[in-house]
Amino acid sequence: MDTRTLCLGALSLCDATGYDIKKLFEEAFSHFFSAGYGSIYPALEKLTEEGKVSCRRQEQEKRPDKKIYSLTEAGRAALVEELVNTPPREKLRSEFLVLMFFAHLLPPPRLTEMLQQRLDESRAVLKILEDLDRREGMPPGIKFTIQYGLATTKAAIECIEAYHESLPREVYGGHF
Amino acid sequence: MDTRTLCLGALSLCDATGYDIKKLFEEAFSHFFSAGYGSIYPALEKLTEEGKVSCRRQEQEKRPDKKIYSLTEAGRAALVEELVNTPPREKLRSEFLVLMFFAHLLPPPRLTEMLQQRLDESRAVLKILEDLDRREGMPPGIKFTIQYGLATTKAAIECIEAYHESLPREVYGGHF
DNA sequence: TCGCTCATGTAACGTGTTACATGATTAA
DNA sequence: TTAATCATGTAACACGTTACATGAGCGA
Repeated sequence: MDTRTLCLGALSLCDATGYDIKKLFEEAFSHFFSAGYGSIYPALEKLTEEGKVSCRRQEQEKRPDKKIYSLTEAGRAALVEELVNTPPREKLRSEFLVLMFFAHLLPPPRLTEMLQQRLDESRAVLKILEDLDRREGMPPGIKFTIQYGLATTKAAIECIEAYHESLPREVYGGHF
Repeated sequence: MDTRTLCLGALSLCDATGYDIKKLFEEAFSHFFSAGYGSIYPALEKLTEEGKVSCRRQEQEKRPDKKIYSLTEAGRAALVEELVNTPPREKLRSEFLVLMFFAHLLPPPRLTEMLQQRLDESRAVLKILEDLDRREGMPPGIKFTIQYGLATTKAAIECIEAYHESLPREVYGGHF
């Protein structure tokens, strides 16, 4: 599943510009998918060529023109087909865990710093998810992705905190 | 952080062949990193050129020759430097959650099947981790990666099971 | 006999990341 | 004045995935 499919998915929710889609990716999809402009804009162009999305140009004062994309019927069909044929995989790529795996090779202050950074980022993700969780009227599938994100992120945070508790304070300074 | 660094890491544990490294990736690293032969063998070759690993050939009867790689001092230094300079990121790529996000577009039987598949795979990961967890004498950093994997995987499984409980049984058949 | 394990590798392909380029508006 | 937001895009590069190629031994 690539950025193109995710763009179709985003447009199945509502019409949007490339810029809007990027923002959606950073909010609702942030904990399980990411893509930059470098893959979004080319994706939208290709989808337009293939007739899966249509594009209308909206002029703006004081701003560059917007290109607002809409899902076509062909696009919706392509999206559904892609979804039905995609196996429900999940792959984590964690530099953090690699670092922890080789923690014995790292200077202790670096280890502490690293744990703190990961904790900060995890808490930031948690915050985004908690905000999403407060919104109402979402389909159960979307709610599920939020619950799943909340549950796994909380588990991760607790795990890091527990590890911290186990670090000898007199060695590592104790401020965390 | 790429396959090359992970190969250095693997070789910091003990000498190994490309084949051995792949197996290590599938066991100890499976829940946070993956790589196929297509990236491991070229990585080892390049590391040899760079003097970060050395290679001795072991002839075998009845088997093709083995190439056993060892980390050099330069390689160990490169590994540590890479580790120290790598930010502790973590990125999930979940086709499963994408599918769930757009669950309202899927036929209900496909949804059920999908949940079952993910549950099976998560339980398989859990089993690997539980086996690892039984081993003794591991450095705390490695133990941590296992605990982290266990905690997040259990959270994910509980989440899927809870969602299943909420599905109306008369509609979805009730066997899960 | 079938499939798994051991063992190495190549080549094409697909995909994403990063840095660059542009530029006005607006809130702090 | 600084940084952020809005808004689009390109090009080079890095990287990983997949399929292919080879082949013997061994246990069920």
